[in-house]
Amino acid sequence: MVPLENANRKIDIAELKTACSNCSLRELCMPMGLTLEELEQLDELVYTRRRLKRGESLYRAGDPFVALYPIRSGFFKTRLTFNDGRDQVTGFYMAGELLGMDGISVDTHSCDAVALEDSEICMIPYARLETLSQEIKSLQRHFHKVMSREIVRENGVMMLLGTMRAEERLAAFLLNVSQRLQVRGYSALEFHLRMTREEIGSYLGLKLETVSRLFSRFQAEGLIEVDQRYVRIVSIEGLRAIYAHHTD
Amino acid sequence: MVPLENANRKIDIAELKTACSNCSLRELCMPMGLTLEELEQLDELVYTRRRLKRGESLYRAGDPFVALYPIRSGFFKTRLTFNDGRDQVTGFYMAGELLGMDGISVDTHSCDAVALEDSEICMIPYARLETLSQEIKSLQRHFHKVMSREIVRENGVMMLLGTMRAEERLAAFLLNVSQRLQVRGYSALEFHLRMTREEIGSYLGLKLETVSRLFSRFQAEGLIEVDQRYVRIVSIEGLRAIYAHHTD
DNA sequence: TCGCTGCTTTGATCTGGATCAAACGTGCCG
DNA sequence: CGGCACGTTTGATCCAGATCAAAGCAGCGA
Repeated sequence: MVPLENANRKIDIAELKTACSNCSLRELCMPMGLTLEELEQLDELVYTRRRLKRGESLYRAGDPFVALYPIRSGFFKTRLTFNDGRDQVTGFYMAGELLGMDGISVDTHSCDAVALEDSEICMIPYARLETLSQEIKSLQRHFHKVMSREIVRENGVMMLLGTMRAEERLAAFLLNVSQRLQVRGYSALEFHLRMTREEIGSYLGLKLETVSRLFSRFQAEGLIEVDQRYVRIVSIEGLRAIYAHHTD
Repeated sequence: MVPLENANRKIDIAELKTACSNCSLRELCMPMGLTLEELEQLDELVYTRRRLKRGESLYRAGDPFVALYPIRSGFFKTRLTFNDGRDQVTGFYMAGELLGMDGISVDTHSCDAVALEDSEICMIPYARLETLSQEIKSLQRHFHKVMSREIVRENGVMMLLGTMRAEERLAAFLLNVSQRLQVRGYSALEFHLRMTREEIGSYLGLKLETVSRLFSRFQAEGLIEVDQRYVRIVSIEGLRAIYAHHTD
């Protein structure tokens, strides 16, 4: 570990007792509608936090699976690397979302999770989640919903990669980012992308040049304004039209 | 319901009491390592079976989610339909695999599940699965693994759709089918495909003509023998080479 | 301040797979 | 048995997006 990180971890230790019961993200990453008593039990569940610098991996393919990681702040990508070096970004994850569910199936992570900006995650030891969700039914239910949501999300990506055209993919991507930021209380219409053109392209099954050209074209058509990674959506209806009405 | 179907359902009713404890698929679709006592509890869980004719839907996007469906025999596809009619096959499922997990997230199914041949499924009411898996830890654990496996599978499909070439996709598909049949005790090297070229194409993000051409080419290259939907793998190493070694 | 280094934009050209088109099974139903 | 409905194969052509190439630009460390 680099010195700077150790410094950060000191702060962490000071905050170690900070708990789910007063975490502003609790509704996003873990169950809602718990009794106060249950919430206190939940606090026991999450006993560690960890900060990651941009570029650091939270886990890598092959790592033993021990825990799930709700993101407290920051931004991540997950990535699958093929034997010949080609890789595929399989998802982008923001605060309140849950990382690590790929590891449950065979007790080993099957992809990498990489921080795209300085981030902070909580750590939920899986064994304890299992135990606790046997006691708290709503925790179990919520966890199932989170896993199912991930399955549904991936279904959507398959649709995107399998049947949509390049411009539809980028429109879908921008609308998705916009919607998720809005849920978190940020502006739905202007934001700073955390990922490179190449990472967007990998996620969307396109080359970085194509992504760049599409950004330029969307701008020329008055749909968005782009300046590097800063994006302002000028016509959200326009994007929706491209995404949904692609039968022209 | 058509008359023929009613006839089938009569047989169903006669078999209603057939239980997990003596189902040959139990290790595949539901937890292993249960005590005898637990197995009996499991029997209570699955109280209905249903037969479907080829072409029938087990559930459709928008249907309320009530149960999960382990496949007892037969073959299914899941399909996502876009508003403009385009659709994407999101998965093929065979005996022992579990359908319906997409419904958990918002209590509504998000895709269609369609039988590709006459099939039979069990029905596990989700509410009872929840209750029972609070009592039987290994059931809970197994269920989590099944959901996670689905996430990992979809990750693989994203890789396939996002970064692989047409011939690599088809090789990957054939190897996957082969491997899954082998696990079930069927021949890994010759089998009858249950889906059309168009359905394969949809799953792989290709057009049916491309799939057909690839079958012909693989045959010409001595990798497989094809006769309509019958496939015999002549050189599994050859397929693996295409799948994995695509850096020629 | 300069000069890397890593990211992005834009242009020119190429190509894998889509699209269009036609013929050929195969099997089911009347 | 004939004919219609599907699915499949194969050929000819096209085009969206990839690839190749070269500049431009922002941030950072010396």
